[in-house]
Amino acid sequence: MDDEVALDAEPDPTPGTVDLAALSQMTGYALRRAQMWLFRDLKARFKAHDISLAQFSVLYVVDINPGLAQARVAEALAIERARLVLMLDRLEERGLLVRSRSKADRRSHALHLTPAGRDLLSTLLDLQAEHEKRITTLLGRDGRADIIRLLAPFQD
Amino acid sequence: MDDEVALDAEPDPTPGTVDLAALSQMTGYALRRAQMWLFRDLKARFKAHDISLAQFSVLYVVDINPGLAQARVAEALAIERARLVLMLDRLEERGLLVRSRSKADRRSHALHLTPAGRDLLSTLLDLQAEHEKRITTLLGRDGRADIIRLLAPFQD
DNA sequence: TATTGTTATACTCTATAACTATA
DNA sequence: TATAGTTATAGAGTATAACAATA
Repeated sequence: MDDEVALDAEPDPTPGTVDLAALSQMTGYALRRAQMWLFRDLKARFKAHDISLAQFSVLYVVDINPGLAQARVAEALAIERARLVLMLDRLEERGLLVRSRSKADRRSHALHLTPAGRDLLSTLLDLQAEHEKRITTLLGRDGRADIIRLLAPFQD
Repeated sequence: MDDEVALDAEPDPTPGTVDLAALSQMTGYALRRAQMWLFRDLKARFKAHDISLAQFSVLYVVDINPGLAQARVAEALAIERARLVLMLDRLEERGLLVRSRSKADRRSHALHLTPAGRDLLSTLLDLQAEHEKRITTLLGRDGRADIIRLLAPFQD
């Protein structure tokens, strides 16, 4: 629009590198960047199986807690239960998981993995182990354990 | 793994608590939950000012690097440049930031905070400091420093 | 009345692709 | 040709609200 340079003079239009200054020292920002790194790595490993990290966590928790109701999965993983409905539709369409009416409480659906779901989960857990190994290589065994321990107060 | 396919028979419909087992020991999951905790805390502090964490990081980086081009901001903060356009529209509408044509390269826009933008950023930085203090209270000064140090290899 | 699963809406964010104006 | 800003679209994800069936 207007070519006029507002405010004050332009001392340094575009430096070679961007100064992030204190931003890198803010815990939340460091956490976000680290999470982006880890998620990118693990997502790439899961890509051939067309499984998101959220889907992986659902398959895992249902496998460990067979017969679990949707609302329990949602609250355990901090996924909105309305969102979970769509996720389960997808997993059920793919034949990885089944919903069945609970006899104890006819409002709720009991969730179970199918044999195909268990097979896929087993593969995903192998890929997750390789991913974790890469993290351990970068941090050392103690460093990785330290992170888990330090983040414990924030696990809700 | 032995599994009598328990699709019809219901061995344990809904236990009292959901077992997350190894999920809590996966680095990425621990990171995600911790980030949710921190973001929830900081977002609540920013809520009265109607500023998202992404907007905060843009205001901060432009303040430190006046005259920065959009593409530089986008790559420094790992925000898609298409997404940044909408974010800057919003910040400009609110009078917190201005785009002006760069004379060096007429394709790019030089970004500057307005006085109102600098005022707001100053307030946000105070809130961020209180947030960081809460983290330090929970982790100890060393614990907080340890996290930043341990996550350094993943800051891209 | 409260909860479970569901549908719906709005907004944010990620990931692309394509277009324009400059370089 | 390549880059900067922009527009557009599709798909996740977040945040709510409301509704029917059931408790």
